[in-house]
Amino acid sequence: MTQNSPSGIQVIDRAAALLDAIARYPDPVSLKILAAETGLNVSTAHRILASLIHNRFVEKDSAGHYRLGLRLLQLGVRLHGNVDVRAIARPIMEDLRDRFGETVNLTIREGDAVVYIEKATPNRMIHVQQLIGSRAPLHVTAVGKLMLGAAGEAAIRAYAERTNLPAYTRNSITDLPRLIAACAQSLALGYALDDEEAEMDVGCIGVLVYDGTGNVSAGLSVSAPILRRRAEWIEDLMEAGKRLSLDLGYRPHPGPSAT
Amino acid sequence: MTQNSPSGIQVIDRAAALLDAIARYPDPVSLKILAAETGLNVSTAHRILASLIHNRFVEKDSAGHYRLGLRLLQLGVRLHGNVDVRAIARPIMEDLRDRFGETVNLTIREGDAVVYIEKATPNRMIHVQQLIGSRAPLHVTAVGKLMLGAAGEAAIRAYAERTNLPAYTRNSITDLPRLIAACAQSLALGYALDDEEAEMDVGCIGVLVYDGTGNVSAGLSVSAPILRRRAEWIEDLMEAGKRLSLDLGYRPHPGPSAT
DNA sequence: GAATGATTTTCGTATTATGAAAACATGTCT
DNA sequence: AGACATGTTTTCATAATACGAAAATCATTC
Repeated sequence: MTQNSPSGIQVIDRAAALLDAIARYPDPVSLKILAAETGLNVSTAHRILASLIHNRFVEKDSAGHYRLGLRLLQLGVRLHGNVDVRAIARPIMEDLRDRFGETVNLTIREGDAVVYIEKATPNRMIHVQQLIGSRAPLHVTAVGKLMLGAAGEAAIRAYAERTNLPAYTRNSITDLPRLIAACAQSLALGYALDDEEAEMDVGCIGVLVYDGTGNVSAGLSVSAPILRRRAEWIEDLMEAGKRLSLDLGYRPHPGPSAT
Repeated sequence: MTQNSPSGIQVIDRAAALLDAIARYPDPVSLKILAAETGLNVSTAHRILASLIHNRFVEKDSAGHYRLGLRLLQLGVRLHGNVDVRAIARPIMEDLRDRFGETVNLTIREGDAVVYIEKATPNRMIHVQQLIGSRAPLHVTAVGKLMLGAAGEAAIRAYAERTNLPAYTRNSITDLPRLIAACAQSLALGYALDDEEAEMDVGCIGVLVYDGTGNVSAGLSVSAPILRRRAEWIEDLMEAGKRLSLDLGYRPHPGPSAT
């Protein structure tokens, strides 16, 4: 069913579909299944997979089943721009995680969603798990609302238009005026809450991270079971956000030049 | 000059070459450069890049320059098999890092090299940096020598045949009998040293990690400036290696069945 | 040991990617 | 400003390329 719109080059679309299909399974997958899953002819799938193997995007185990290859890891960790943020954020995130004993996430905006690009999880039995690379709509996350707020009212309207503000829980904001107000208020306060808006039982606190050019470059957030979340964290989190922004070259006041 | 041998599908080879080219640059790159770098016609490069963008393997920034896309991260972190090891190893590695105050690496074997798949770096100004996804030949690394030892003498001979045991520093072992002896001894001791064999000034201690089926699944190592390396770490490291193996389902004695 | 089911290879064909060149941006210099 | 230079994007006729049906090979089951 993964019928993506064509992009100009058939093989690349097909190769991408195959990679996705492989990624969907927790264990190595057979050619048969992959061909069925992607709707490709087996011989075509086989040929493309052979090429992907040659390029180390895919590996074949001893049983002849396919799994993702190390090249993806190699390339994945080199994401430009983000690689810096991730590396710099890591220690700060670990510090927060130890302080709160909860999951700390780093996210960036991509289109109408936030994408999780790094996380620090505590050593507790129960904690919020966010898969790196997974996505969530802007209007149901703390960081997302801040990003919307920073983008301005017109952008929020456009976003609402495009997405129709679907509800994820009964707490999700699905009403444009309320969303605009919430985003503006969050931005003004410097932090945002997510009160079980994306998932029941989970609450977040988020802040924005700015880069050297003064643009929003990422979001930093804590996710915890709602009953364990503490308002005291807000201060620490805002502090960490500022710290991280400074580390990325952000200058608080648009200082009057000098080289 | 990155002239890879053809794999059966031209476009995929070319797309891979483009991704590599992008990854080589720390900042977003222009089409011109990418075309030159890969030897592709600009219009071809442009078309392939457009397709890669459509599939989110590549992004274009506001200046029209290309950088790697988030899909790579998404897929990269889902590497099957390794994902478990990485996740389980993370806390153990962080513990070791805090204990030693040095970089701790997790590696797996791929062909004739070890690949770094996870690391924990200390908060010190000077520490050993290993890029995730980067590679090093087996015979100049601690973990690599253990893996060779575990593979047996015949495999070491074959490895030597294939690679010719190139020297990386004046301490590298480039002589087959010595390598065989070193590997066997390391395996017997349960740990291996790398005394500035891969890079001057850097010393490592490595141990192996076994999975549930009793196979070598990864290697765990500390890398430090040679002057700071301590023999006392060996014990802790071996301990951690055993712990991690157990966590992965390894059973010390090949217990006599029972389901 | 035949039969079933999956993987791999082959090969003629038409679809698909190709790249030269032309249009379009963008920035630079006088 | 205007015109040049440089880089990007689109077009389009062409042939090289990827395609997939079917045959051959391999593995597994009954």
